[in-house]
Amino acid sequence: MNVSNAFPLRADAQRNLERILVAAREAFAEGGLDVGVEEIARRAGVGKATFFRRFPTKEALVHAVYEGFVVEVEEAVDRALQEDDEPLAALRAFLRHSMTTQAGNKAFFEAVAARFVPPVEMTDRVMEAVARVMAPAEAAGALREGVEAGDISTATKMLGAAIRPMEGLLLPEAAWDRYLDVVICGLSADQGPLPGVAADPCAMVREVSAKSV
Amino acid sequence: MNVSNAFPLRADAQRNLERILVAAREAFAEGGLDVGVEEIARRAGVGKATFFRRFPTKEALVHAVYEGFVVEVEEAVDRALQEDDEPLAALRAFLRHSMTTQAGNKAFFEAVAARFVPPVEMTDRVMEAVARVMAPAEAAGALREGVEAGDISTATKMLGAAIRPMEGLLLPEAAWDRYLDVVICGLSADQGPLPGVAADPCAMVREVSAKSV
DNA sequence: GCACAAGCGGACCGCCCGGTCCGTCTTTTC
DNA sequence: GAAAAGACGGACCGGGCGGTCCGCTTGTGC
Repeated sequence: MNVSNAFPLRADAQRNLERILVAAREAFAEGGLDVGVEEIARRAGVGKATFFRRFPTKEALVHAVYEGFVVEVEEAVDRALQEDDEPLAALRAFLRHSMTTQAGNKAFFEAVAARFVPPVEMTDRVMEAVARVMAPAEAAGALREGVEAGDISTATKMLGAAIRPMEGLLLPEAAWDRYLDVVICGLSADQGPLPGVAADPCAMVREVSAKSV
Repeated sequence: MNVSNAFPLRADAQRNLERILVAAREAFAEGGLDVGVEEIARRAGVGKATFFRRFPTKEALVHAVYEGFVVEVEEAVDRALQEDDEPLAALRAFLRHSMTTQAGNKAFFEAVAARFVPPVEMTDRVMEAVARVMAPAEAAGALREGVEAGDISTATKMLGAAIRPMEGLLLPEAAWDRYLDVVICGLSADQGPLPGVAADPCAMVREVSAKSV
């Protein structure tokens, strides 16, 4: 996790910044988005003030961590696209990856779920990645008519909800494929066209961002 | 919303108790589970101390409100079971109802989702109701082999996640049927047997309750 | 109608957490 | 190697929230 700024930091400051990001990711992974700043600083072996010198606010840190998630999503898509034994393979692999990440990283789960509004460019990047990963299935006609990128994004949220049934609990891995299968079946071509309209996460994020200004 | 206790309250106290429950439900519905106690008392036209005289802790209030939800789930099941034009009708109607409630009631959404561990008897009652509502479909062989009550409960959570894509946002109703359809299709018989093992919410709740003692 | 238990509410407490201040220490640069 | 710019961290602040206290009010039973 290396970070480059326009104005170069002093060597020790740069080192501390990186340690803070690593510590934050770990702490968030275990305790979710509302782990305290003090706890994160402590884990990084750093004072709270040092934290706030690097990040104007806790929210800024959350955004930085979230950006890391976005990069991972993009990488997961690249990896998933190498699977091609059957039309839905890449999509399935991607959704499976998303479940694993949500299972092992409470912060990612909460970000994907309902407790965080990501910045617009991040949503755009995610949607673009999702569009890429569903493309093979779409081209092969393996998806229901009308399935859009937003629906796949929604599917990741649904699967996250499925494996975290309640506070402090995680479904055993043996059960995951069950719900993955339900969703994949529900999205595949033999079900006929999808009814209703698709969710458009990008538009929604834009709307919320506009409202909060 | 009427409440009976073993030791009868004075008339004014009883009235205030009921006003608190109504206010709490409203406040929770709008603002979710972490609306402050003070706000709830204010809405009920009551002092904070009066609140704590009735409920030992905020958590007790949440439980009381949650119990109301359970009753509504049971009623929804009764209503859904009257639909019978096709084997899946009752199940579909129930899931649709659950979406509506989660959409209009942030507290219910958060309770169904990941922020609250309900008491054991409540989970039992919900699972029993869910088992009833899936029975017609099961009897007609309309469900995939291996679908259990826990899976239907999980389905409600998934649908909740689908319609609340992120903090402060709600999918327009026109989009709901889309995801309801995905889940129903994924659960219906023509997909072959369900892989993996079912989630067992009751066992999980018991486990968590035991751990927290 | 009176006495008293029961109920009431606003002020208060303690805790937690995000964010700031300031005296001290480290890196850099010449 | 010295001075200055930059970084450091512990102490501190303020606000919010769950929960309690206590002096006053009100419903109730005789």
